Amino acid sequence: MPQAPPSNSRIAEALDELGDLYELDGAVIHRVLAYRNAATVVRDAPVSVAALTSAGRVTELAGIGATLEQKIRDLIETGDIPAAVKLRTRFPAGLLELTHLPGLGPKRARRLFDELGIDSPQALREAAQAQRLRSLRGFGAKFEEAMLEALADAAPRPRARRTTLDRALAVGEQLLGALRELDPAARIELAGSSRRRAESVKDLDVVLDNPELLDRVGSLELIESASRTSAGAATARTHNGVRVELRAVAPEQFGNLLQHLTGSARHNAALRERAVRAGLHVSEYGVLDDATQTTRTFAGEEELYGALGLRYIEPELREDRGEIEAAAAGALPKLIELDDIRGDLHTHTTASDGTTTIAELALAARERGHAYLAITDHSATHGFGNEVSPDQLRRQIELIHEADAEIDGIRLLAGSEVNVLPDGRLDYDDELLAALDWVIASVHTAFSIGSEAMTARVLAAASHPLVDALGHLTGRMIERRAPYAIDVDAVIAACADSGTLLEINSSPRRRDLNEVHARAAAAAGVGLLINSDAHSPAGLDALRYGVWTARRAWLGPEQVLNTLEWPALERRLKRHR
DNA sequence: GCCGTTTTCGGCCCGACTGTTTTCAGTCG
Repeated sequence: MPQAPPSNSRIAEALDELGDLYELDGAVIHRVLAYRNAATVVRDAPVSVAALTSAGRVTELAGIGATLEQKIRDLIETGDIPAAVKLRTRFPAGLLELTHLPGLGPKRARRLFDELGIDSPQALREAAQAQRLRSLRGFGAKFEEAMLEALADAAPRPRARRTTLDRALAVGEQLLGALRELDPAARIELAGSSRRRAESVKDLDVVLDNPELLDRVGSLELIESASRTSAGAATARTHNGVRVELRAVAPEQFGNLLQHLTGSARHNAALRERAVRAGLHVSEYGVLDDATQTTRTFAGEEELYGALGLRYIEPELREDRGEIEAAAAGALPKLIELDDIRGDLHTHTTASDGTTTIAELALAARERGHAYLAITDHSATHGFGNEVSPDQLRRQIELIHEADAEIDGIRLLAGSEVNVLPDGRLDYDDELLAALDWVIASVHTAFSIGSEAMTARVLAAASHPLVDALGHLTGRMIERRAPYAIDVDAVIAACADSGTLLEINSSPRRRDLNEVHARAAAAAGVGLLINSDAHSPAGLDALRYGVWTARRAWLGPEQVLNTLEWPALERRLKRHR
């Protein structure tokens, strides 16, 4: 029986596992890294890798050659990779798990397995408690302690939870403001994943050019504790538990350190590999030239990238997804900016679960420069007790039109965020939907119906002539809830076909579509939207998170349709075509 | 295992830290 083709994330998982197995088997590290690299490339691919493989084109992806093509083909056709099946008989799953403990890598895990028979976290705990690890050459009491600590940490929560970007930035922007008050002349920048505007961050990285500030961080109101870790570094913790790493550097070297700490690790590795081919060695301290044996430093990142023969690369693009090649060819995209957005097409009022009235929200949107605003309260079966019945919606449409007539300077659109029922039907009948200016359809209930049913459900909504767009397609909540099972590729294809738009929901908890799906949708020719999903006036400001997701998806303003004025956008809707 | 302004072999980013070591391997970011 033909199986559904494996998703990109499933293929990536299999390649990661095989890399781990080869590593335990003692393969040369570069072979292992090739598998890990391939896993990331597959995970980030903007198209279905299974489909690409079937079409014989998978080796077009950088890092996938003939061998990996065959392994992916095996996975698609048989559901597994023969090499992995074989290695699994030699290395138990518990051993693989051990290599993921902090402080324990494949080399030492393998020795524990070979010499002490340790093949699971439980066996490691018992051996550490019995102080049997120190009998091995190169292992000592400190290592036993470290392992017990790592095991204790790992047990209650499988992995340390990361902080969503909004929570990290709330602290980061406040911290930068406080530091700038201490020294208005200093250069102070965020680096790391928060500067790349990633979905979540582990900690905050701050780069500054005044080392004296490192000693004064502890005196700031939002800091719980701080300590100097070296001449040029300090670490701190905020009262709400965000870790901050601060680094100070001379102004003439600021660009080097900022670039280094902004990352990502993959971007930096790819950048350095490319530089080596030109006889240049890049580190956080400078660029060493083989030919002259001199190290050049740079005050700014622009000059640093320039010295490597590259255009400046925006932080959001620095994920090794082709940006270095594009920068070398002068082919980087012009990315969308917050100011490009002309209107917001997904918001809530007190008619459903919002906290604000139509008029308040309209004025707040006008203040933010929006030319139009769709009020899209939840429909009749939202299921949380704050839904809008058909009669209430008829009244709501009148209220929105009245407010539109009263308030100048912004166009108010009568809309709805219509629930997609488990069988694909919508909450309101077509006559009522046709009375609305704007309809966005979303799934809010029955997440666990399985990929096939969920895909059919959403495809039914996408094909409805009165559904203008689909909201938060995968239902994921960052760091809290995995996306429900759904064939995103199939939905993208259907939207490209029907002219249904796809939303990038800007709520910092959602950012759904994510950047990989958004890039795939744009590549398929689907029109995208960036909406706030605001439930209050302040919620309108969430748009920047959606814009950052769009930038990480390489999108320009022309691919995001709410950069258009409403009349131009309205003409693009499928119901008017 | 991949890849080529080193094209079919011989390389493959850079540095800090840790614990156990007398010079370094392993791990991490």
